[in-house]
Amino acid sequence: MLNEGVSLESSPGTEAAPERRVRDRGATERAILTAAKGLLAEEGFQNFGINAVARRAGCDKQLIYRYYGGLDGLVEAIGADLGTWVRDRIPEDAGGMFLLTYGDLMERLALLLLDALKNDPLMRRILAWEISENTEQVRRLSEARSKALALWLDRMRGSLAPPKGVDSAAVNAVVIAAIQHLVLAGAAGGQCAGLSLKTSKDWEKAATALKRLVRGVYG
Amino acid sequence: MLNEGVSLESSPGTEAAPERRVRDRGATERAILTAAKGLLAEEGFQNFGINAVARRAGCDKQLIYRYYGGLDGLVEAIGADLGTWVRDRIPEDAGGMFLLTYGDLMERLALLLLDALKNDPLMRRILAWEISENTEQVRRLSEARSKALALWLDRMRGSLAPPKGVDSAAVNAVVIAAIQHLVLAGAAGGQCAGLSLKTSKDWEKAATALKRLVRGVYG
DNA sequence: CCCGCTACTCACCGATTGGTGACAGCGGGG
DNA sequence: CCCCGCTGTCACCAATCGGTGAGTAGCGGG
Repeated sequence: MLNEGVSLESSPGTEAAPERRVRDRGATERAILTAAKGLLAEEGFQNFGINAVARRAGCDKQLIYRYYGGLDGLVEAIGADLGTWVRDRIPEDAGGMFLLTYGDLMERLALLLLDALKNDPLMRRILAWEISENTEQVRRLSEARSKALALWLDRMRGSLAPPKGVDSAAVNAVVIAAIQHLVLAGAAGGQCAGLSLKTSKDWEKAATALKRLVRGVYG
Repeated sequence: MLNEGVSLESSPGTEAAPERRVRDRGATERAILTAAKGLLAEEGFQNFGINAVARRAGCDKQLIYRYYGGLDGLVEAIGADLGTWVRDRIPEDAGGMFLLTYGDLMERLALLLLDALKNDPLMRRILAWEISENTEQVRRLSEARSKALALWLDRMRGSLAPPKGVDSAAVNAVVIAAIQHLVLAGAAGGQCAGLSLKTSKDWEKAATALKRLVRGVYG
């Protein structure tokens, strides 16, 4: 069924040349990494394997072994690539933050994180992967992800100190847990605990509830 | 390597008889269902398949097709079996609830749910499955699970009305999302958003934060 | 006692998986 | 010039997957 990609064009010079692969290792490596990220983002970790990545990248799986040392190395490369996540999502309006209270800040961060995750299928898949498996593979990826998240939160927070008397680390973790689960459940099944998560109106309700919870603690 | 289970004991009467299978359809069906639940709870949905279940149940996979109509039917049977979840976890001390405020109640429910999920690997795996896949299979299972959860919450709530002015459905969904994600992340990686979730002390911190959030909204 | 129904097992199928060794083709340095 | 190394392709491996058809073994009713 897919023999057209292997034919050695017996009638050369025509317009529909089979796109002879140029010998460019860098480009191939990039193609593999892009294919891997796209595959993971679109299909999830379930069918994420050497064969599938090679098929999507349009090259032989042998090259994945050669260039990345197998799936593990490729996953690690994805993790390393996650470092750009922080850079890409800093709104740069940190100047308007200096008069916020900690409650204002956390509310803002919660909503920003909610939106960021809603629009980032790759991050969602990695998040789901973390929760479903505990192999060395996913553990390293998870570390890269959480490091990126922590860095992002840190950059966004600036120098604002949390209020005393509350375990803000724990509270924030719980809030982040809620956000992550809402996004995952919404993307997967369109609802969570009876709350529909499909339309933007649904998400507004969830966001409002989230704000209420944050405000209830931080004022 | 596992030929000892098929040998037709040439020296009968000895104590180590190879456990000749009795012809009992009901018992076999039960064995299959138990094997399926145990396998899902212990190994997760990743390696959950016909062959694995049959291997664990100690019977031929053909019987799974015959008795349950394949994996789908078996999964559905697991879902049906989830109805007992509610019955098994109602503490029956509902009598002491009549003087609680809605905030007291939700705090209590949150902590109970947290504990219940922490000690129920099967429910956790199903939860993770829901989030990672969206096939018909998992959708039905998910429905059974959420129905059981909703019923449980309903039974526990009793006739206490939520306060006006807040979208309690949305708030509760967010709280439940947080609980579920905390438990999943804790079971999988031992932490969530930088908060360690290993020792009981860790979990106390998370529970306290959870209480704070609920109290902040419901007073 | 035997026969038939039913519970059960085995052998096989094609497809796909992760993984490896051998080979082809181009290009640059001796 | 030729040869070596690098890039890319192909063929093959054992293992496992879900799925099916045919056959065996035991129990109960005639």
